[in-house]
Amino acid sequence: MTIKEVCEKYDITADTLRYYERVGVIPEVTRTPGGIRDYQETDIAWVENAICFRDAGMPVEMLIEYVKLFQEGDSTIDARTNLLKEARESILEARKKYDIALEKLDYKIGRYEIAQKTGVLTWTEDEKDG
Amino acid sequence: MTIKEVCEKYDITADTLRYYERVGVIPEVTRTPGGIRDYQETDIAWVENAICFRDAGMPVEMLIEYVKLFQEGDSTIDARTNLLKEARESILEARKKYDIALEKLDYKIGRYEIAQKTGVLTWTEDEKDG
DNA sequence: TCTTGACTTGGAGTTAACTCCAAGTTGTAG
DNA sequence: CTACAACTTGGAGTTAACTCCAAGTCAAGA
Repeated sequence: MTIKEVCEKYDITADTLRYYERVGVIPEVTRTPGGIRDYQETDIAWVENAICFRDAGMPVEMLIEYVKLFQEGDSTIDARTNLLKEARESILEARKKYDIALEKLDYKIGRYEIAQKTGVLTWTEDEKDG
Repeated sequence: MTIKEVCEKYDITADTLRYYERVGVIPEVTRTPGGIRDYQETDIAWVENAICFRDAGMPVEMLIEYVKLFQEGDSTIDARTNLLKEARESILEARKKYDIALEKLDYKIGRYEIAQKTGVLTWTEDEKDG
């Protein structure tokens, strides 16, 4: 699979893919004899994981660390497990914040919709802001 | 409430609070006759909202837009409602991505924990990466 | 009143994560 | 064999969101 095909498949730029490889977010990609990237299934699996974890706000640094440990072999399984658990906690915490924001948003939207219908904005004592 | 007290209450730096005010993420804060910030309940409510929505990944630009609309008065209620709904959609989408990453993480952690117990890492055909 | 520490401003600097560029190479269609 | 698009690299530039700094002002305690 060429870099272009991977770009299109995952809606990501070629620059980002090359950047991920350069800094170690994914291991080095398989090449043709001429030196052009030819993504194999394994390469693609790494790309998919990288995108997935980046989408969840996991820092690039953490992904680099994981790949590094992976390449050091089975002796780093404990370290990798810890890293993943740490990532899990961060993501859970972030998600909790998303839920809180959603609650606040839903409340505000509800109040605005009433205002739109009645033409009057109603406020309680402790919400003098918008 | 002084800027320091607000910092401590919300675990945020004074620089960030001043930055939020400068760029318009929150409206101008109440001052003492000497020009020093003296946060009132309303100011604090804005700070709280800003932190909450930033924590959910809402871009500073969007918060600025909201404050601007708010300050233009009731004629912008529709625009504000739309903005909030847009924010809601983005947050929901981001949250979905967090859930996908969590699933993947849980699966990987589970597999690593088995490896730790048995000393053997088991792989299925389509997961040759770590 | 003096000192000391917290506050003020405008502007410059930093960080993470890309994103773009120039100059050169590869590979395919005619 | 020749175009020509798509690929390669190292390195520089950009963006969002802070973060720091210098030089000056304010205010509470001795």
